Amino acid sequence: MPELPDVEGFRRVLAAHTGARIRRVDVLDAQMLRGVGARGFGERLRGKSFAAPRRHGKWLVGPLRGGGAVLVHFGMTGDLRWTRDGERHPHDRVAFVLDGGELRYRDMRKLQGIRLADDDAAVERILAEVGPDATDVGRDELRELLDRRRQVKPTLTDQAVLGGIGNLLADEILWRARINPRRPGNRLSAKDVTTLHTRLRSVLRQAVAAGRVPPRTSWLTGRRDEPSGSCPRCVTTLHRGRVGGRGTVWCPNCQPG
DNA sequence: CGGCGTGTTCAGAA
DNA sequence: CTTCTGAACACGCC
Repeated sequence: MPELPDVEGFRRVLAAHTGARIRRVDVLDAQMLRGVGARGFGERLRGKSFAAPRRHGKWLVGPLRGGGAVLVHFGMTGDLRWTRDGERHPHDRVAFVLDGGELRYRDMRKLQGIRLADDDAAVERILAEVGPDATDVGRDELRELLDRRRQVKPTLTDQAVLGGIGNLLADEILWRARINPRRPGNRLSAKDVTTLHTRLRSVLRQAVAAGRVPPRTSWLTGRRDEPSGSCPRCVTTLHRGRVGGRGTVWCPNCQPG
């Protein structure tokens, strides 16, 4: 689930509960806390409240009133939900018990986790490893980021280069821009980069509004699970292969090599 | 049993 | 130095 739009959705969930007192934190799986123990984490948060959250790339930052912040990464299967009651799910790993209900961090695969930053400088140190957020990047900046021999898709999904784009979004954006995912970035024309930038912004804008990658059949992503899916634009059978080590879908007609 | 996956990191090879 | 590949992490579903 979690790419930039999904994390933006989680940010809104957290934003709806800023200011609520944190009664306690139930750490159901201490393995999900990175670089901090369950006891220290709970003591640091108890009695505090979250201030307005922000997002950078796939990181969700929940600042604590009075200093410090909780940084959440959702890996491939993470989720953050608000609930007032109901039994916890087996994959709920951490529950922030607030006045009035709780925020549950759920994650099946446990590939990433939650970090605790003691101050703003610590937050910046973590975020500094991520490139500019994909929603902020300008066309000229994008051209510079792509100006290397590396294939365009792995560059787009490299978080150190650009923050927020994952495997599905990259395929969607490249399909809309009619660019083959294997083309080296430095062989894209100026026009290609302009189109790529336009499509990138449009896909992100729509997905962020939905809080997810919309499962629509007019999107390439909507055809992904069909065994022999066809291009929503030209009805050619989609190609599937590996690019940058990741499963990749593209239209051989719209996105010629 | 083998393979795959909306993520990231690391070692080692080319 | 840049780029790429495979393995690892962990869990559920074919």
